[in-house]
Amino acid sequence: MYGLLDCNNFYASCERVFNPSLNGEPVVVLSNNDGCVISRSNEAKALGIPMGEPAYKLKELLEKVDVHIFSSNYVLYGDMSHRVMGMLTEMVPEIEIYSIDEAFLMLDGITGVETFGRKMVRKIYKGTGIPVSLGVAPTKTLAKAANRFAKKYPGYKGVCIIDTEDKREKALKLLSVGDIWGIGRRLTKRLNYYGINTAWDFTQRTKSWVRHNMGVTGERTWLELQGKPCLEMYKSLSNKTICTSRSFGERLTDINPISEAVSNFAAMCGEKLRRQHSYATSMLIFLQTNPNATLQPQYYNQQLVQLPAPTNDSAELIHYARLVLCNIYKDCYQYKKAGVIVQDIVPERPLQTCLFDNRDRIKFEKVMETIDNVNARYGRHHLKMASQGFDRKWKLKNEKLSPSYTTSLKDILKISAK
DNA sequence: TCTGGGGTCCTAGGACCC
DNA sequence: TCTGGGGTCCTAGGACCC
Repeated sequence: MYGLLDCNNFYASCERVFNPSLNGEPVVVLSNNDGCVISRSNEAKALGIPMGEPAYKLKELLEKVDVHIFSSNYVLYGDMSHRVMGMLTEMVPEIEIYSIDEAFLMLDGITGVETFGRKMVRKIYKGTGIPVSLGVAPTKTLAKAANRFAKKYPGYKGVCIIDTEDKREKALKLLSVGDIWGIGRRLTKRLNYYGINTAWDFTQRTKSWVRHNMGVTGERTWLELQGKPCLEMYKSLSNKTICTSRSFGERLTDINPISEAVSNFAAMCGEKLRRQHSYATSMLIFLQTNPNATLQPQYYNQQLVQLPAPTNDSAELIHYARLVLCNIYKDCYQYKKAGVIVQDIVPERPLQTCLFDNRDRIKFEKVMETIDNVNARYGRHHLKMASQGFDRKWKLKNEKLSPSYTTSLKDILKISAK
């Protein structure tokens, strides 16, 4: 049996852990740059605030109701996620971390799954302050569905199990196609056109029809819903690509601040690579105007560079990122966003080097190690490359950032006795 | 009139996920 | 005026090879 454990309203719940006065209140967390809504407490959902709503559209509502708004604090969420995943690892034989707030669990060999699940949900809440829900079923796709029910109906008390044919049929009949894991907006529209509205309707189609209309991925989903596992536990190796990109806080035309931003993105990719002990073989830089500003002249360009040898050296990544940026940059546009993607990622050792490479890689490895050590101790960006700059004209908006309660000594919660 | 068949690799784009 | 960021997988089509 597979389990899917998901943190409820994760970002909003993280904000509550260290600020209990938010309990019972509507809480909303905004995306980077304070752009749109990406997490809502149940109270905020009840007010009808949709997911993805642009922040400026909330203004009117905010004048009437007191909604607590936060900029996203990924340092806090990342640390809280780490705590939850750590507890899970100790409780089950195998876990696959699927996203910042979700993990698949291998539950084979565990007897009394329901009691076990309830205990797990209670334990995580007690240990981290984060409320979670668990879905259990013979396949991952069904476990996802079970998780939805666990969240939706309070009667389940956080744990829903699909372990008989009756329960499977009942669940599929209650699940609309669009809510199936792997069926997005486009496919939903197409399926609805064919009169398929529930997951049950979908499973009643023949395998060949599904294959023909939805390809191999659709076929896998179809089989999974029948209770035949096609998706296994995925051993969390390192990522295949790493991307660092941001929208700028203001429109940028001049190349200098953009170059500064791109240097920072490249350096951040380097940090992420070193943290997972791997090297990238190629790198892609992209630059774009604001696609939502339809009246403005639009421009998008990207370029791929093959690096002379696999690397995770920030200085080297910055060097090539800046070169490429000069190629794709054109003046006369108002830029909104840029990004650096490193790919073809290989493990740190054994390393295939290039015969004609004359960079002193041993030396730069030590430099990076030193920089990482200093920054671990004195804070991110304490020590950096000059090209990363100090202006941060490109920096994002996050006016409502909560403190880094768990990762910064100066932000640690103070409790005073009255 | 009439022009093959089989393969690889790469890239772009689409669709999905959180 | 104002709409995020970071991933995965699959497929079609072009370029190239013999």
